[in-house]
Amino acid sequence: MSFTYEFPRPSVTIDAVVFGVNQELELELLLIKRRDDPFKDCWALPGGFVNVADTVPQGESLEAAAYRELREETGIKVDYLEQLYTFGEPGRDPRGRIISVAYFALVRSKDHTAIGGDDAKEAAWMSFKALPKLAFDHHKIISMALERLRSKIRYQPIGLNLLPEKFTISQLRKLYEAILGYKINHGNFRRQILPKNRPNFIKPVRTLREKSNRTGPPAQIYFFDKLLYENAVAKGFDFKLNCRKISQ
Amino acid sequence: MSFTYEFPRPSVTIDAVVFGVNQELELELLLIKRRDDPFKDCWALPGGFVNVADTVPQGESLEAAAYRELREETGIKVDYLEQLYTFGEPGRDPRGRIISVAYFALVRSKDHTAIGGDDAKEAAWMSFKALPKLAFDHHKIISMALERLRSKIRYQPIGLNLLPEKFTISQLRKLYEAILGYKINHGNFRRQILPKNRPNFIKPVRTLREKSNRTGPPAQIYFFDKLLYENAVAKGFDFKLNCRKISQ
DNA sequence: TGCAGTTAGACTTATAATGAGTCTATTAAA
DNA sequence: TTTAATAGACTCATTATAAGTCTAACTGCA
Repeated sequence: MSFTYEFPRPSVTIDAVVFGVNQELELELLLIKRRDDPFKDCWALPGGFVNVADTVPQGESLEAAAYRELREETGIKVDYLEQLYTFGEPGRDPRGRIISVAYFALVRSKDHTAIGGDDAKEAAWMSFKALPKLAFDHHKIISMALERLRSKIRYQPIGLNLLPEKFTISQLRKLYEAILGYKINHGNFRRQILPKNRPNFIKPVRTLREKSNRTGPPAQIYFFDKLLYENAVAKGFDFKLNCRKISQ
Repeated sequence: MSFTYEFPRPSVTIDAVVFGVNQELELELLLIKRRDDPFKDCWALPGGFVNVADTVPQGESLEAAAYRELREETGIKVDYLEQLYTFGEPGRDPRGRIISVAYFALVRSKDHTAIGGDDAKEAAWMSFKALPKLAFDHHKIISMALERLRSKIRYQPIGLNLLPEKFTISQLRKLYEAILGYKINHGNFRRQILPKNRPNFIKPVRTLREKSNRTGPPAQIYFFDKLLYENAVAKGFDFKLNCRKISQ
C-alpha cells in the first residue's frame, strides 16, 4: 500500500520527556534503547510516528499518539502529558523531513515500571545527573523540558503528585531541591508551603510521625488534599512558591 | 509531479498570530480574508503550508515558513516570531489531516502596512475588541496567544518595543492596560517601571516634555535603552512587573 | 480672565512577602 | 555519654505591594 500526494509532506512524530522521581527523591528520566537505525542501540526519548489519514476520522490526535507510543515503547501509562514544543529543523533526522511534537510528564518512577517493547530494545529510568549520549536532538528537547518543569513547579503544586501519598515537609523540600538544582532555606520553604493565614491543602496526618531512620526528631507527616486545592483554585487561588538559591 | 510514501502523512502548516498596537495604544490583530475554499472569504490568521522535502536540505524550517507566509499573505516582515503551540486535532481542517504550528509576534501596527497577497484576498489590522468570526480553530489559537502575551509582558519588557521610540509613562501604562485588559494604579506602575534603587533602562529624555494636547501637566518623555537592558539581563537581572487589577 | 476638570509626579501609609538567620527539643550514630 | 543532624517554632531586617493623598501644571469652557 502506498500514499500519493501532489506536494511533498513531512512525517510527524512525537517525543515524550517523562521525568520520574525515585524513592530517594532524585530526578530520573525515562529512556529507551533504539532497536533500529538510525541511532540503533543508542538511548533516546520514547516516541514515534503519529497515525494520520486524510479521510475522517483522520487518525489519532498528537496527544493520543504520545500516550500510545509511550505505552508501546516503555509499557508506561501516565495520567497527563503536556505539550512542550515542536522541533522541525531541517536535518534533525537523517531519514528525511521529520517534525516532532514533544510532550512532557512527571511521575513517581516506582509506580511505573519501564519495559522495552516495539521499537525499543530496552526501556529504563536513568539518573538525570548521568544521562548517556542521546539520539537526534533529544538533549535539546530535554533541556527545554527541564526549564519548563522548573518554572512550572513554582506556580503549580505538581511536586505533590510525585511524593508518596504521605510525606514530610523535608521530603517535599528535597524534591524541590532536586528539580530546581539548588538548596532552599528550610524555614522559608516551610513558611511558604504551610502558610498560617489561610486554609492549607497540605494537611498533617494527625497521629502519625515519621518512622525515623536518621538523625533528628521524627517529622510530622502530611498529605495533599487535592480536592481542597482544586476548590481553592476554582475560587481564584493561585499557588506560588518563591524560594531562590540560598546565598551563603 | 507527485510524491508517494509507504505510510500516510499529514500536511503541516503554520499560523501567525501577530498582535499590533496602534497609535491610540489599542490592541489589534493581523488577519487575512481567504481567497479560496475552505472558508473562502472568511477572515483567518495568516499562514500556510511548510515547504518540505525528504532530501537534503529538506526544505525550510517551521520558523522560516512562518516568516515567509506572513510576508506573502500580508506583506509584513516582523523581527521576531515565537512558537506558541501545535494544533493537530483530527477534524480541525476539512481538507484532510493538517497539523499547524502556531507562532506569535507583537509589533507597532503603523510600522507594518497590511497588504493582501497570494492566498489572501485582503489583509488588515483589526481591533482586538471586535474580531470577526474566524476560519478553522483560529479563535482557540488566538485566545492561547493572548494568554501567553499577558504572561510574557510581566517578565519581559516587550511593551517597550511597541510604543513610539519616545514615550511617556502614561502611554506605557495604557499599553499594559490594553494588553492585560484592566486598569492599573498609576502610582504603583510608575514605581515598578522606574525603580529608584537601581540604574534604569527607561531613561528620561532630558530636555523634552510632552507636546501636550490634553489636560494635565506635560509629561516627561522617556526612551528605552535596550543596550543597557540587555547588559543588565546578562548580569542576571530579570524584569518583573506585578500590577494586579485595581480593586475599587 | 477665571474656574473646573484632568493628570504627571512625588509622596505616604499600612500591610505583606521575603531572605537569613536563631533556638530548642529530639533523634541516630559514634 | 557525647556529637552531629534536623524538625519546627521563632525573630529580625529588608523589600515589595496596594492604595491612597497632595500639588502643580496644563486644557477647555464659561
